[in-house]
Amino acid sequence: MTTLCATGKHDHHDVYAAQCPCREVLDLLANKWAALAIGALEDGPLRFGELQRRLQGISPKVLTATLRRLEENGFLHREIYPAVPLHVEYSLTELGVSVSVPLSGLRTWVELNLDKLTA
Amino acid sequence: MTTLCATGKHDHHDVYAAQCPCREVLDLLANKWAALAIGALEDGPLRFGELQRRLQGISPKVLTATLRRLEENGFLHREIYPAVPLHVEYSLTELGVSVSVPLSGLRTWVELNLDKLTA
DNA sequence: GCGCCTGCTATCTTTTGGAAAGTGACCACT
DNA sequence: AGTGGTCACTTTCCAAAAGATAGCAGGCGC
Repeated sequence: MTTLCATGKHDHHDVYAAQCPCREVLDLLANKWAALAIGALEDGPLRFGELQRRLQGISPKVLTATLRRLEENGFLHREIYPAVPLHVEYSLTELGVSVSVPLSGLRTWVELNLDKLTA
Repeated sequence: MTTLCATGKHDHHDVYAAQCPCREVLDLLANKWAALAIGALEDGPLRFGELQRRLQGISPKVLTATLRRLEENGFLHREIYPAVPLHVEYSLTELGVSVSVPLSGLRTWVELNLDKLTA
């Protein structure tokens, strides 16, 4: 038998196991908008509106949901500045910076290899 | 103005541009099942049933759809062996092998860093 | 014939994605 | 005082996708 990825114990985990919690994490990260949002925040914190402008075509609802999920899982931080024109800043946590490496690998692969796609 | 990723011309592409065809490709690849399927085929061709067993929890309908989309976009090859017990083999194309590098980066990141997630 | 294998397809239900409009606080213009 | 703009969303609605379950057609062993 291969790894069953016992929940709770720090076994070595397996994304191929249905019960493994890392399946949920893969589902969260292996997503168009999550990959783009994390990439956009690589160069520093951004506000909601600026993120929406960079992730061309995202609706505010989907952006909110994406950011909330990433925040809940510890990939990014949401800071509210209650100063006169109130604004909210999103920034990568240490974990977010860490995961941005493989994600930017995927993004740049797509940009560099698009021409090789016939369909 | 930044890159508009003109369709047809071989500009440098931009995943952040809504109109860029690479957005569709990112959407295809930044997906739980696609990432797992490509990873499963890294070590050689597999048949439908074996893929279904490895991608624990996938339904045949979703597996078929995933494989079809990946085939249409040139990431994998579907070979039918009409020999007596007929079977179908799925294997990575050159492009599939190429994209499996960043995808395995993402998968292994998840497996290695799961313990750091509090939620 | 029965039950297993193969590789799917069909149906149904639930979940998600995406478009559009609204909210409410603030500011600036006229 | 009214119009319009920015900010950060929420709400509503609908269509598309995901997921669970069942079925099907052919071949094989017993």
